[in-house]
Amino acid sequence: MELQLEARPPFSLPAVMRSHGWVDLAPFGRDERTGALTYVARLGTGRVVELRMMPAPGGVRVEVDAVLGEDEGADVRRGVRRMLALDDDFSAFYTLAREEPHLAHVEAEARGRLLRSPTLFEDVVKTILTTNTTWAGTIRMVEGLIAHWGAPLTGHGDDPLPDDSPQRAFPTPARLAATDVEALRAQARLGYRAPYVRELARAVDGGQLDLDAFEDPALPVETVRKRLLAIKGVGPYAAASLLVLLGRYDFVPVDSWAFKLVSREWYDGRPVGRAEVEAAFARWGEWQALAYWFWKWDHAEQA
DNA sequence: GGTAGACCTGGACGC
DNA sequence: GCGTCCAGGTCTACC
Repeated sequence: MELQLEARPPFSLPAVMRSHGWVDLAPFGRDERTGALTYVARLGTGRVVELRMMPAPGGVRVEVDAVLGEDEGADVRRGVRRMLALDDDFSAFYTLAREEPHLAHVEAEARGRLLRSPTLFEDVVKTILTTNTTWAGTIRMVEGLIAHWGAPLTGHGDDPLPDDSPQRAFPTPARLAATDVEALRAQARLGYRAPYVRELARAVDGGQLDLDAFEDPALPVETVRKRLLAIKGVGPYAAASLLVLLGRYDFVPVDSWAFKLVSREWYDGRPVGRAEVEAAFARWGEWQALAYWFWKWDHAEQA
């Protein structure tokens, strides 16, 4: 089955795939043969299918090896629209970027969209797993979560594939809520992050935390930031990263890499702190996270 | 409000 | 092979 989805122009699927490390985190993947972006999705009906997303005129084409019901098709459309930020409007950012040589490339390359998960729950868990670790560690932890608690791909007869199937969906809040913290530590190697992930899953599954409400564009960005910071394991860096995935670009995600980049770019290699990083991009106002993200660094290779 | 130390893991390094 | 050190954000206790 095939679906066509339109995107607000300019749109480039390869640009979205290159935008963010998320593409390297399961259940995202790349089809080596076609170059398609793949994602193993668990639909509302419980079915688990692989989506294959490819560029198409005006947007994206989504292939699924199954005939989907009406609700399932709507699920897929909703998920893909969020993953690829198909509806987001970057025209105001492009207007400002035209005046800045370090950002002059963004409009022509249709940069701006950052790859997201279909749900904020998945984005929050993955973001917590990026903190205080290496990127290789993040990949390993996410793979561990999916391997142990993700539902396997549904076969063509709608039966789950064998338990050793490598293709699995991201675990649901309910599945992680029912998981033992020690199992999260031992089997997914989450370390001290294990209780944070379990607590988040329990709050979402139990209805105490409504992450869908965070997506409301009418909410002031400071309100959303405070709510994100109230989640255990989410500090200033993680909150700013998650705001970016919510289409809010008012805060730069300041991590150790940002210190190195800003130090080399504007401080001749001298040590800098959070204040210097924030000051470097403050003039970009509501677009500062994007300005930071897509800045063409003069000294990036040495940072 | 600011700061120090603990939290975990895995990679790098020296022996 | 083993032990030590270090990097990576956030939390908690304390001032």
